[in-house]
Amino acid sequence: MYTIQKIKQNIVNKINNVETHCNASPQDLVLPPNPEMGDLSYPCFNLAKSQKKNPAEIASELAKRIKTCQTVKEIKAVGPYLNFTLQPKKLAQEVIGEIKKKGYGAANIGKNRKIIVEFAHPNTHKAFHIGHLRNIITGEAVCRILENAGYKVTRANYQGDVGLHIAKCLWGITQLKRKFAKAAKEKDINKKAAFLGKAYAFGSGKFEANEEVKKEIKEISQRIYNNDESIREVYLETRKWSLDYFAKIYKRVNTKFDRLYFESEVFADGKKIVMDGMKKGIFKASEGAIIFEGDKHGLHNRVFINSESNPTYEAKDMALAKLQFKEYNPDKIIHVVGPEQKEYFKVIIKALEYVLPKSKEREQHLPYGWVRLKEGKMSSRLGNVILGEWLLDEVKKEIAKIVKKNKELDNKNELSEKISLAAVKYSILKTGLTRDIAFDIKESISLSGNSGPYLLYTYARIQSILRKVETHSNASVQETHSNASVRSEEKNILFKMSLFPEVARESAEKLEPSLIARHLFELSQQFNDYYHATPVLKAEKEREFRLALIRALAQVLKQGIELLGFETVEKM
RNA sequence: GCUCUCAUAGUUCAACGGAUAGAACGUAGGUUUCCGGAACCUAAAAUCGAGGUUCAAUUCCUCGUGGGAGCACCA
Repeated sequence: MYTIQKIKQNIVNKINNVETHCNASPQDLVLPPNPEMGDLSYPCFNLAKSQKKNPAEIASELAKRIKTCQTVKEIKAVGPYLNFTLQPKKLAQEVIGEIKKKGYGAANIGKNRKIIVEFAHPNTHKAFHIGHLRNIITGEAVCRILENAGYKVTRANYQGDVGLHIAKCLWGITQLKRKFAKAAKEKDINKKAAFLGKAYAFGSGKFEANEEVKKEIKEISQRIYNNDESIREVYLETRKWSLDYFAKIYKRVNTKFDRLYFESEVFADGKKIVMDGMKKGIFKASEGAIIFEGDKHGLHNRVFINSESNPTYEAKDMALAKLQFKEYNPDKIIHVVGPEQKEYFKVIIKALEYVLPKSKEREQHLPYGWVRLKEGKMSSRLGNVILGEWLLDEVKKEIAKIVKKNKELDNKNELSEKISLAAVKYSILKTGLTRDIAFDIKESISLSGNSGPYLLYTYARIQSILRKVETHSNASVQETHSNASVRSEEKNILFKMSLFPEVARESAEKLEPSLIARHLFELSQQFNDYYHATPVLKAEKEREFRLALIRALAQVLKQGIELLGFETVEKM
């Protein structure tokens, strides 16, 4: 049990002891808007309702009846709220002590629970754009947050390597033969991937505009499904280009997958499942296709096998689910996929309840907001996309300029890479998951203020102070607390740090990394403010306590930053 | 047309139905001695419109306006 939980329980017990019908629980306690008002607050509205009294009256009555203790220094009524102020020295002792232990903030809500998080899923032969970047950064953070909460997490990535989009690209290649030959000779995998993006956009454009081309592309698609010799070589070759390119990006953003699924490995079984399901009445023939009647469940109908007898994405998802349950028997599968597929997933999950009854309640779509350009629309179909790597490179260039100026730094390239990853990841994760991100290269990726580099800077600054202390003295917090007074800024930092385990747990429950991002930012703000007003090294009797405080703070920052999926640096 | 979503300072984002709507960027000023100025301080600046529910609404409901997405053989 963490300190904060003990404190909350203690306060709740106090309330329930004097007001036996109250039944207050730790979740009822809220944070006052301003730390001067207190650290924790109990709103008396519910009590007022059941007792038919004025909430402010109840609060002031309770304030008189409840006694302070070692942990709670002060209890006062502020309007309808009963506010509790904690004893700073006691708080310091407990919180700093528990942060020193390994794994501060870990929880066991997911104990013995297996979970598959499926994310990234780029399609081969298409561009890897900033939308994918948001997906992969979000997915990785969610994995780490769930692991921290005790879940056994399997990272899965389902990559589309068959279907019409491939055919569009391959058709494009037949038209751009010379460029294709040139790309094949390139050693730089980025250039190969860039060529595929162009070929796809070209094919896609003609597909829309020209009926003849449409026919040809559909015919190519058929050949891919049939694994036709005429196309096999170029298909496999270009598929490899894409996959090599993706692997490079996964490595760059520090993500590893436990299992790579491919559409090509499930489409045959998908078709079989739907055909079998048709006999059982789960699916139905309609207008030459085979559909699932979503409208019978308040949803919409979807085609699972098209009139050319090929399985659509829907059918493939049936087989994918079957395979995932067979391989991992998970308690939950989370699909990190864009919001445009909300309705799609409702239908799929409903169909799966019939196809694979054990999947019920275990399949979940986790949509995240759109990454849209501030100006203009982005579409891989039209070829005007912002590539994920382009963004990383641009940010890195900006950071490298700053890093270059500092002559004391080593490994400048590696350092710039780390800081730029922090900048990009943080800028995506600080926004609420479901919110769209309006993307502007100049504004969205800030290097100051509420940003990844700000967190890293705060951490590095603390490390710099700690480096100046050769070996910290043997005095422990317990020994120093008696003669060191705890300032209010220090108590606020301590209290904020004590809340970290609850923030980490909540972010796992809600699958919301932004909660951690915000908490770390606020913690950093508090420290930087404190730093400017309070000497640490030059203080005398408070020195040991202050060092212990900032050491603990650095550790919380580090752990939180790792949950978000990037790394701290010692100097920057 | 139907369904789902979103609307908060100039911009990008916060705010379990609860206390004075909180930050960042940008703008305008400022930070002698000081452990890192990628920092800190000060200032100006906001709930799309109209109703309703509630002791209390940025938050819930209805209608309107304006973005975005989905709605059968793409993924």
